[in-house]
Amino acid sequence: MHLVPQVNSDVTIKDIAARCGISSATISRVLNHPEIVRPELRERVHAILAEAGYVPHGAARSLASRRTRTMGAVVPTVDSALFARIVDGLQQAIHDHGFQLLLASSNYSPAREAAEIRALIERGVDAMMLVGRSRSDEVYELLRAKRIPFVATCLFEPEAPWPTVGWDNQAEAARVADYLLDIGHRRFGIIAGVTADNDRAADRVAGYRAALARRGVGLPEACVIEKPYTVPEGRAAMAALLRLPQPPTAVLCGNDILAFGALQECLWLSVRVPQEISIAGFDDIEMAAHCYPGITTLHVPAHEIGRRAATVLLDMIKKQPAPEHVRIDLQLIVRGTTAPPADSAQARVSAGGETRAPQPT
Amino acid sequence: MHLVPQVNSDVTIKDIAARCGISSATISRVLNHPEIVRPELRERVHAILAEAGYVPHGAARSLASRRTRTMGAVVPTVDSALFARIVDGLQQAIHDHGFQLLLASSNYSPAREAAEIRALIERGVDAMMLVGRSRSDEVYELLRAKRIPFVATCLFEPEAPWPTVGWDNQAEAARVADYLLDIGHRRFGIIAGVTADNDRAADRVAGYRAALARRGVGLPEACVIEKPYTVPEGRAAMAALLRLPQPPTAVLCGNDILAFGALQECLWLSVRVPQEISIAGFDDIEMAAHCYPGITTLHVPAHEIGRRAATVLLDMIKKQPAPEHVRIDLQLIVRGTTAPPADSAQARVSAGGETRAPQPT
DNA sequence: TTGAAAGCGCTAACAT
DNA sequence: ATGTTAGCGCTTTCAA
Repeated sequence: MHLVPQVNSDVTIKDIAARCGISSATISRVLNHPEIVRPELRERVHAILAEAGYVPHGAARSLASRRTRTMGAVVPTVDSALFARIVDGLQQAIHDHGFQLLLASSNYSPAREAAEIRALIERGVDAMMLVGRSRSDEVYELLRAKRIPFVATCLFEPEAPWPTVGWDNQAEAARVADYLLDIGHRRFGIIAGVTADNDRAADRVAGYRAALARRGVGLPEACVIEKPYTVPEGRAAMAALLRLPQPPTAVLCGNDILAFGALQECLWLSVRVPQEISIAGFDDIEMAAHCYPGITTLHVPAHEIGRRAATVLLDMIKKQPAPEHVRIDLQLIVRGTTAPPADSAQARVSAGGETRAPQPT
Repeated sequence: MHLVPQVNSDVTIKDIAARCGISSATISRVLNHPEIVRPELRERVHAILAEAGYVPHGAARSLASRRTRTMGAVVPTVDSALFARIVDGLQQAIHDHGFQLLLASSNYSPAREAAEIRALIERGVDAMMLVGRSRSDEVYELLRAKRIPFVATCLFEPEAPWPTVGWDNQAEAARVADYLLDIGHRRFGIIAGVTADNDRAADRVAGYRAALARRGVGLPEACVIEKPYTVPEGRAAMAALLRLPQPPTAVLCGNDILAFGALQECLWLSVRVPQEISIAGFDDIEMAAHCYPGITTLHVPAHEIGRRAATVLLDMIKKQPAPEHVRIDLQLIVRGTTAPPADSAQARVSAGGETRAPQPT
């Protein structure tokens, strides 16, 4: 028979104390401040603890100590390579400091985010990581009143009264547009994420639009399509753009998932990328480098963001310094989905009103 | 100035009681058993509660009540379309019953899984969802001793002493292999997930192998490659298979991510899929349907699995019935990455020792 | 229907 | 270095 430590369901610190013939306060010390307990006693206690299969009672612990060594995170969705990696970075970093992570998702709904934040507060998290800036004053007030340190990520807003770790979505998006303008594109399409309640998505479109406007490049409203961040939605949006009488030569996407969907639609329709149409994404998720052709995009160091957020939060838990603002640098990664537009001769042909894009099946 | 409810950081049930001029026990009743409180009093208390911005203290609550209305889940990784969706299904289902979710990930390490399970128990989860069966006796013993209801998912094992919600990975994997055998393939490659500490990955390879063996189809060991579940690893594995003197005509993958990577490598190398090589995956993540060509795979209803797991756990919390076992049916989805192998004439040519696969860049 | 009071298991002063 | 003890904020008998 396999030997397993005897675990009785409800061993408390008191039981252990009794078995050791010492007071429960010392057991608590062994658990929380081992350095102040005489080494040999400490060893003996550890042995009994292990033998008895003692598991601390978290609720009792945090009720008494008023700390939980737990952090919370509320992300729009965990089913996203970007957020999954950010959370992973956060998780690892706080883990090294003895903190646990409580994860919740809002599904891009401010109401649900508020509910989750509230739930995390009830559960007593010592700090929390949020994404973006779109939330009600009530939420900020609650956070302030309960004195919960928090950081907003995927955002860089040095004037904000709370810390931010991220970048300027509008400015960065403009860089991508500028790049495509630089290589000669003049007819653009945008496949944006859903902008309602999503400041990052809204900022990105705003950045794309601003860059085009600065160069005097027009953008018919039919060329701007807003879609949830999924592959099939990206495909559908690209299909719609290709159906236009005068399709764009370059498509700016709200993120890499939409860009990937757009690219796949082109493959399905035998529209050559980048010869006939260029596609750019945002985030540089793993797939962007490995699909064929590779997607031109902005690299967001997701893991680093999680780690930096952790640092900021740990700092805030220790002391209450002025809100830190960490600017994360993004890098433009040019891959196979972008190239200069087809020559002007060809452009003239399609300008004749005839679409050169194959019809969707 | 914007009006926001006054939230004092530490309003307790006692403060509310004082403000209402009643005892704290009644406040507790309003919160937990509203039906036994006189309606008008109840209303008055609710008003004060809201006005004061009261937020219950979770730790105190669960210390006193010995329940947390919280469930835990430990998945290998959250950065996986499959697990993300399973968790989402679980989350939604338990949410409807007033439960919160505590999520942890093990990164496919049994040691880390054990630590996370322990942490969840410390935090007092009322039940938890796990994935697969590979864990030590100690963990099962701990779960038993602490009387934590749990369910193992992505697994169907009717004889197991704890509930399972899933399917037979070995049998299902064999179905895919059988399909490829049926359409004429005889030279196979396998790109498996890492089988150490991963029963699902191991069962899938075992299933592939068994199906081939049953039909007397040989499988050189060089044709079986084990890789972590990432796109670039899938690409690398496919590159290796294509470099073999006699490459397979069909490649069975451990999941869709590996299959996708394998497919992309073929695109990069201009190896035509399915004309020159067939590829099959497992899971049917969203991308499998939308990449080009679509990936032949087994559809795993991830959301349903999460929901069924929730049902089982909620049942177990209420009563302690015999372990339920829920069999989840998978469906074989045939898409563009599979087709009968090239004709025997061509097969003979490549059997001559010359590789027809382009060399990787 | 409501109140009084005894803990839930632990930590952290304060003593010694 | 260790023991004593008073809570932490809440739920839940038990009484009224």
